[in-house]
Amino acid sequence: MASIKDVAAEAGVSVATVSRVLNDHPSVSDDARTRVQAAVRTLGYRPNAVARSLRTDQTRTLGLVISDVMNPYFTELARSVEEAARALGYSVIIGNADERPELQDHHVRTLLDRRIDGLLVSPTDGGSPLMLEAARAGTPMVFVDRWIPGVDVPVVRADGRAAIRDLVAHLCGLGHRRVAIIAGPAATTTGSERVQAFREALAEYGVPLPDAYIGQGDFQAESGRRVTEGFLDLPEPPEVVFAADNLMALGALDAMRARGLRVPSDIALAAFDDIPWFVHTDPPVTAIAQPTGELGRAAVHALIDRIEGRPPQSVTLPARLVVRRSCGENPDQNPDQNPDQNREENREENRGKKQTPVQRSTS
Amino acid sequence: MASIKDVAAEAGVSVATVSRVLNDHPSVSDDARTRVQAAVRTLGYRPNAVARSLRTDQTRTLGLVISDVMNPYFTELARSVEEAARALGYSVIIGNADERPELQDHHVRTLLDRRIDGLLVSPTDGGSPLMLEAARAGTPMVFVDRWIPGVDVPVVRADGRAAIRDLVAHLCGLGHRRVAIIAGPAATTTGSERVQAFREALAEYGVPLPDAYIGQGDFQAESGRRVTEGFLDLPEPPEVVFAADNLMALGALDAMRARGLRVPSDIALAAFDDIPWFVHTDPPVTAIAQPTGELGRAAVHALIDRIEGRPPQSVTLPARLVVRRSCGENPDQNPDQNPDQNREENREENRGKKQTPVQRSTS
DNA sequence: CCTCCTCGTGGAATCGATTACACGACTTCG
DNA sequence: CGAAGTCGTGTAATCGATTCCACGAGGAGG
Repeated sequence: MASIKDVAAEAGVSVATVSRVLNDHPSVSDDARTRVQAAVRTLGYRPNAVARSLRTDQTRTLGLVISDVMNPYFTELARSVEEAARALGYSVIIGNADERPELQDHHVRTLLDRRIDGLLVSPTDGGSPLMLEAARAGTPMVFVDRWIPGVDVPVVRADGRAAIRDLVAHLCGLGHRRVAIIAGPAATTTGSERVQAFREALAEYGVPLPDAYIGQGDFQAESGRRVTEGFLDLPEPPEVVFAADNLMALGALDAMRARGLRVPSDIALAAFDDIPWFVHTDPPVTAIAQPTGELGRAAVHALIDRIEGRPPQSVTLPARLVVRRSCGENPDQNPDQNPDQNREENREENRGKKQTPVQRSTS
Repeated sequence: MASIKDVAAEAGVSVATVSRVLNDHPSVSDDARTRVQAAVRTLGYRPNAVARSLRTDQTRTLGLVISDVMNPYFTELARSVEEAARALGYSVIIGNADERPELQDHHVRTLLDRRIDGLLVSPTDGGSPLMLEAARAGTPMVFVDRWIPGVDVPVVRADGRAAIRDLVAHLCGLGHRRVAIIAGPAATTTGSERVQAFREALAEYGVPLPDAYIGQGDFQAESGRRVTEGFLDLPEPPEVVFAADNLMALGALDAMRARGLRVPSDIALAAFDDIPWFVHTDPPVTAIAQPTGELGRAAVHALIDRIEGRPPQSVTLPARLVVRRSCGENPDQNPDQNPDQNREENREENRGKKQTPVQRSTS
């Protein structure tokens, strides 16, 4: 591969001049500039980013460590992060932790070794020494979605409290009293917060949340299945299961189906995180939608502010309830109009560019 | 950040010795070794991968350029690629082309600038000059899923011919005669091959595939919706729609639902690419499953063989039909047992790490 | 006409590693 | 006892860029 020396030789100038042309430094004669450009073209020269990074001590690269790429929520987050970063001239390297702390550490270490300019993390656990140390050592860092309490790092996330309250109102309005939750790992903020918000909202309606109705999941489908089976084996099974993420909801649905239960008539289901497929599941699943694209963009901006020396800001955006049919039909609703219609449009608009006038069938 | 010089100073040796310890070169005294290790620990030293790459001219990094991360098929592919690469000591940088040739080019260029050791590509189009040039210039490269005819690069992919023939048999067995297909872009191999295989299989059953029943999609949900609406507006709409990927199937389902049609009684649906959600859609969707994990692993191995100087091999693995209910109930089926049950188990087993018999061809 | 800028340019140091080569201290053996 | 290895180590070149500094040519101003 041609190097800057070859270009310099071809153009009959020094490497310094070539470098100046490449970084369009003002003090280069027109003559030299054109000769260099011609040489670049004939040699098909491309600057070596590795060498450049070594010298300038910046890689124009962001690291993104997420808990699980296979989770559509994180996939979308990753996509929006990459998009926003690209618009600002940065690349993104994604590390998939698969909800495993040691894998998360592996990726953080690798990214740090590569001297990425900044790190976006959605921590799998309470924070490994490595990550804490990196934050303290001054690595530009921003938490997305989940965070680690007590660490001085900006956080970009959605607040689900209001939406969870709406969900509880919806459930209670439908007459449900025995509600259960499949929680995420207690070590994650989203894992514990969602349970707490749910419990508080239920308390407002005088509905208890007994320990037997709190199942411990790990944000993966399999745990949703396992926990749901536990619920169904209870002498008095719950009437509603609320899964703290979409994968555990998938697992819950599997478990219910395996028992031959009908949703929502036999048991109701709701999920945190909305995804396109929830429109088409049987039945369509009531879910809490996060403004994923916004979150990704805000996180990138916060991180790049930090990198470029501007004060970064934490951001909290509201999540919202999207009512579908998995918790039962709302009797108050005017039967003339499709109850889901409005909400659905809002949701789609929220999700991105694709406009989708989705209409519910009565199947 | 501490550099190798700092470590050398701390340990009272030269940088050469430190480097030798780091790369565990045999000729270092035990005394020096322990002193260096201690220094590394007290300074929290980590070698700078950028500097190392510049010197050794290898990054131990693979680039993966895929057509659309939001497509669960590619997400899973990306995941398995990263996993396999990590096991062999390589990192992966993912570039998402979003089915846009210019974005694909952007990523290929960026990855090449970073001097990745090899490139895994699922081309969005017929191949940009940039990519062709890179392949010709000797950049280690392997195509996954899709490929570019006439380019001398190993290909790792699934062959859907047999599964498509099984699908056609299934459809004809159910009495369907008017079948339509939502094709992918003709510029992609998967786009054109699937149509051709479908046409050929139908011909064996004496069923024609008129032009009006071939819709042009772009592998995105929106196009599936648009094409399906076109089909439904036909004076004689098809009885079956076969979508060439899972996202277009989602769009098709949207369109059918919007018209108030029942699946499969009013119209049947099948898809290429199986995903976990198809089990839970209404109705569960009959699909052709690719051995995604295997594909990712095989691709990484082929690429690393190429990088490390061993002869790389093209690999073709079989895809398989997973029958669910979206094309209608099979009348031959014994009504006592759930027809979906058995097949479902097969599918799950297929999706996991279990290895499928590999069929190889030399490219 | 001489001095002082400005401008374009090149030489060389530098970033943080790896590694060829040289060298001194020891061991081994004729 | 001297020649020939062997072993551990250090010096310095190198990878491909960026950038400080010096320098010569030419223009402006006194």
